[in-house]
Amino acid sequence: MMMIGELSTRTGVNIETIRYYERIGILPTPRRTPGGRRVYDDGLMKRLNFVRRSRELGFGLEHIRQMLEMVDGGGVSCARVRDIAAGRLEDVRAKISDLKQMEVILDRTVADCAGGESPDCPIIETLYSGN
Amino acid sequence: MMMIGELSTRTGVNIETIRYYERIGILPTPRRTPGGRRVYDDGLMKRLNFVRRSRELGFGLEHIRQMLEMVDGGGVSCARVRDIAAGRLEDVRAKISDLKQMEVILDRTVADCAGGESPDCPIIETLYSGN
DNA sequence: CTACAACCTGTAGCGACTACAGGAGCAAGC
DNA sequence: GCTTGCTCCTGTAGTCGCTACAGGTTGTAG
Repeated sequence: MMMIGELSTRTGVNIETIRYYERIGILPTPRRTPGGRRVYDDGLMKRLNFVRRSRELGFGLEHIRQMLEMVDGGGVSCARVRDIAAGRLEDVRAKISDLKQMEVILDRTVADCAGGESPDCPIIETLYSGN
Repeated sequence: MMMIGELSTRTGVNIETIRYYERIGILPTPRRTPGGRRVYDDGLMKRLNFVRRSRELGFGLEHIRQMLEMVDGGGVSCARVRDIAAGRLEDVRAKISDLKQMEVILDRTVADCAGGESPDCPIIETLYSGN
């Protein structure tokens, strides 16, 4: 049993973000003290950790919502979950390949530059007149 | 001399985005036809291509704005431009390394999953109970 | 009894667009 | 001259995943 501040420090999720998750239905509405403060238990903390870890892996909240619905409904379709994760894996691989291309270009571009105060900057040149 | 639609197809930048760039001062306010339509020339198209290429490399609009200001002011400081690009290169490398870690975890997670209809999904298990 | 931290609600802002509503300009065909 | 249909116009609101604030309430310690 804890309040939102403790939940926040124990999960590393911002207080505002926890309330945001509640508002958009990722987290259930928790019980309240007579004074109106949110009270959380371990189950909810686990759920929030699930959300945090999924977010760290780059899952969008919609995908997280879908996975949580399966958990809540009891009918976890392993195949469906794997599809979501596999899709995310593809995204990550595509992103890595994109970024590697960027890295090459940026590296070359930066290397071209002597770094002086010359009015002919090869970086600007490349980006401006290139293609 | 062209109108916004042609500029859009020739640069691959969405019409709405072009108007957005104008609104936030990345592109200058263009001349208009008597009917009020925007008219663009080659210079502006080059500028927009610069913006597009920079965006593709992941530069934020603020950095692009700074580089354009140097171009406009005539006082292009090559060193400053290189700093911006080098910073971006660092970002890209950090992002690649993050994504590679994600890739490993996702790959392992997906591999663990048999893909059946089992109620014990190892992916959920990992994300939910892990750590 | 007062100070203060931690909480509450509700709303607005971020970046970089994107999508619409509701209207106007303009060329071609009838 | 009129209609059709395309492109364009302005202005506003929505997207994602938060984050930041204003202005108020609750709870506890000195």
